[in-house]
Amino acid sequence: MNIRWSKRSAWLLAGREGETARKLSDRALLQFTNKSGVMLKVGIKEIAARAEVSIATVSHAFRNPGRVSDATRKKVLEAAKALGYTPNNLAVNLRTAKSGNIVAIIPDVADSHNSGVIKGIEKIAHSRGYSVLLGDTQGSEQREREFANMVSSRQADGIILMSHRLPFALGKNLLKIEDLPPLVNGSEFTGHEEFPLVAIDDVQAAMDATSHLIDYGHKDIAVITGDINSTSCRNRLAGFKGAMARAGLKAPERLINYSSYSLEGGETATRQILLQKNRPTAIFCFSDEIALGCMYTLRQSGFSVPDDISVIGFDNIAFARYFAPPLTTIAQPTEEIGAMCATLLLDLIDGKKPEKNRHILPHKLLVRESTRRLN
Amino acid sequence: MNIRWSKRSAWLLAGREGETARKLSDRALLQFTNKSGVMLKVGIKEIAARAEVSIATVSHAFRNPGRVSDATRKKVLEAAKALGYTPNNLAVNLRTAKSGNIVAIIPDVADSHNSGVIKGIEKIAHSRGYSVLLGDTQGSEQREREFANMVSSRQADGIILMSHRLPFALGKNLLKIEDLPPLVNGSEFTGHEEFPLVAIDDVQAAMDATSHLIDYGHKDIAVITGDINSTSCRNRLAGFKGAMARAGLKAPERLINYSSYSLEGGETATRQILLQKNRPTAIFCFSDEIALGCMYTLRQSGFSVPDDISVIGFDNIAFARYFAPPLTTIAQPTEEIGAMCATLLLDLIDGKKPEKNRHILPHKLLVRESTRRLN
DNA sequence: AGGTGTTTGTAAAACGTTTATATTCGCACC
DNA sequence: GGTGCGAATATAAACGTTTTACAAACACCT
Repeated sequence: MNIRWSKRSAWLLAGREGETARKLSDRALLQFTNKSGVMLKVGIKEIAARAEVSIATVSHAFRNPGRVSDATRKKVLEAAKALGYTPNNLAVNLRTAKSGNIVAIIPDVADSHNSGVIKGIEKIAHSRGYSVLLGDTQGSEQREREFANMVSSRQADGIILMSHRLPFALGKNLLKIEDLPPLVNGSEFTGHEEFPLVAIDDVQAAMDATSHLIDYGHKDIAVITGDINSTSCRNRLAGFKGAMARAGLKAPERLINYSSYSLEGGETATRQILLQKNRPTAIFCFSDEIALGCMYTLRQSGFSVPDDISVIGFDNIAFARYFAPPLTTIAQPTEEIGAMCATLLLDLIDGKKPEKNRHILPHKLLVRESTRRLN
Repeated sequence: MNIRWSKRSAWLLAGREGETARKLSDRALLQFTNKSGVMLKVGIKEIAARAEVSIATVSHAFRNPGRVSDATRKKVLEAAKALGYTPNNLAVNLRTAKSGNIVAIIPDVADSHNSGVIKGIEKIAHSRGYSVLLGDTQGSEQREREFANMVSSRQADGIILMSHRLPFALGKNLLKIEDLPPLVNGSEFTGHEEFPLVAIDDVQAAMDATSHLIDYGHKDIAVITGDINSTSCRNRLAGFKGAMARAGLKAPERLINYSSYSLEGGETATRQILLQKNRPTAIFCFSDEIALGCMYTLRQSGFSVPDDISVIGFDNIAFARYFAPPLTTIAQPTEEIGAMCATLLLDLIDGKKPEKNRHILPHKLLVRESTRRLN
């Protein structure tokens, strides 16, 4: 212990000794400098001074107990508490080259399904000490890129990508996973097998939905898709066509309505459908939001669901069972998808590579009252 | 220019000269070290070497053009591009003591109204170069605290708080705004006037909703509240009572059902209402989700909306107009609330104090088909 | 006493920037 | 041919931590 330390510590104590315990603890809660001249900023250095140890010891006491005797550890902890220390994570992050953030790149937070996924992501991330940066892209590729850049610029340690395209260019000679940022693909698939993927089996799910309608005696089945560029949508379409073919039914192009995963999408697509002369007896909507827009339009046009036309949705958003009629739909394990994405990503960041990359979670057909058996 | 620089630069170039332009630009897109022995990490230092200037000059070239001649600036930029430089924001953040993040503390991302607000926040934040950290609290006060701590630990520069309680203790002697973290209150009000507040006039809005029902001839009006601890809810309740009183109507406690802003809340509360012998002719739901749960239960129990019972909601979530029947509700400028919160917060962070703290945004009664005139 | 570990602690060098201050340079001015 | 000045650039000190390498202290054997 050299004189410098002692002096400092004395000065520091002197600056505070007049204060009551209450005041100190108030300060402890708020780490914002005030202009009163009393230096509020407390870092590892100030603690070291007060505890009369070196800053290395202070750091160890926090990060590496066991490297330090119980006695000094206690001293340090007390000093820290008295001074109301909060570590400066900016510094920690720089030093350890970890931001403690992951970025979730999604097309739209306000979408019911997406926000459920996000919720799952956030839960796991938080439980493992990470924070979630919101990357709402509104479908813009440029924004996807911008958010992905956060890992280049070290603001995030990894990416959960709910999009069908990679947010960075990939050179042919750079396909080794070590060269790539930690990324996991949620619900959508970029086509790059080297990244873990969490999704449901959209093809099978769409087949299940379609088969349900077929079982119910429907032959003329229309479809309202989401964004046709997305893999989820393409897969669902493939599943639909597959199921129709297997049943020996036609799935003519005129019954396939290309739309978007939204209420408005469902609304306008349904209008199109009703304009045609041969009306389908059932409509398979690729999302519950579409289904709601669809049922609304049907109702507006004087059709009853399911008496005149059956409607089946996809996702099982929280609202689905409250609709009038309650919506038959394919349930996705929404929150679990998010949770699993986060788990895989954080493992990846920790250097743990999953033994398999393709994680297909179970879906489930929920038959409610928007579909009816034809007689 | 001393020898050290020249040497370094020579070495660096030597290490790269064999590569094609294509390879280099691939690298430029991905900043992740590979193990091949070639040093990929490129910082300000490497640029300085290649451009044969000092690191200070490089920094100025980016951050402070004008401090540097056009010629050298160009040199630096070229070197940066060739090397595929991305600034390490961890370092920038530490040095400048800014994280570039704001944290949005909200009870639940998956709630339709909240996710709309978030979307507004994100838009503004992004346009001003900030990122949004998601603070989903599930209503837990501890989590509110944890997220608020992100500004103490410098991971966030400010807080948007959608809660009625402050996430930190406030000493009596610390009420000066300079000592407090930048925070703006959205939709809810902590009672601390020193923080900007963005909300609608919940009292007036609830009065408008109630008056609408009264205009339609309803006298027995039940209410399903949200979380009664929240200020939005208390204000709406006050507005309801006020409107009833003004009309000379009774608002007995038995008609006030304390619930939560959720589908399930609406469902169970409505069940309670139907149990009573004197049924109300109208139900004022404090959120659209409640209203949907409510209408669902009414339908289940054989009541027709609005023929038997009128229902009015609150929020005007995207779904509201698609419900069956389309929901009469109070529209909130959801996204604008978020946008204004973000604007105020970022201004605050920039040291610009708003001239007024209380920002009341306009609401609007939207009469659709879930309410009916009594004859 | 001397040797050999094992704890416990410290000094100092990072991490990659920004920025205050210093230096250099060219040029105009008397 | 100084002198002074502005512009352009460089040096070096931060920012607040973690971590490596080393030293001191102590304990435990011979």
